[in-house]
Amino acid sequence: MKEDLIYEILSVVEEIPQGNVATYGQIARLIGREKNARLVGKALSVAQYYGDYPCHRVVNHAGRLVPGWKEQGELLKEEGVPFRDSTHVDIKKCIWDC
DNA sequence: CCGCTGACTTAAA
DNA sequence: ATTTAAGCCAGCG
Repeated sequence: MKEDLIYEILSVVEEIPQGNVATYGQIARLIGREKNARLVGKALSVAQYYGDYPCHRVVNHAGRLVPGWKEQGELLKEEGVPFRDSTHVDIKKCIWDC
């Protein structure tokens, strides 16, 4: 079921240390679905519905924050994530080293 | 049932 | 450095 996918993704997202961020591709690779990065984003969108997860620590490969989300930047700042600008984080420095 | 869109990524030209 | 193409899955009209 797709819920299993949610579980795997959420498990990984939950493992992301504070002050770091992970990319969809990174997570997708960890869960064994390298090509399913899109599903990770989709799953995260429903992840909030499943429970409270740090989905704000997950950004795209460019470090671009989720479109249409205002608090994400603030949340990441609170965790000490370096920002390049209001909508992009310095993923180079805060990328989750797995 | 078909096709498009989307919190995506990587490789190649 | 920038643009194109392709790959994958789920939801919606």
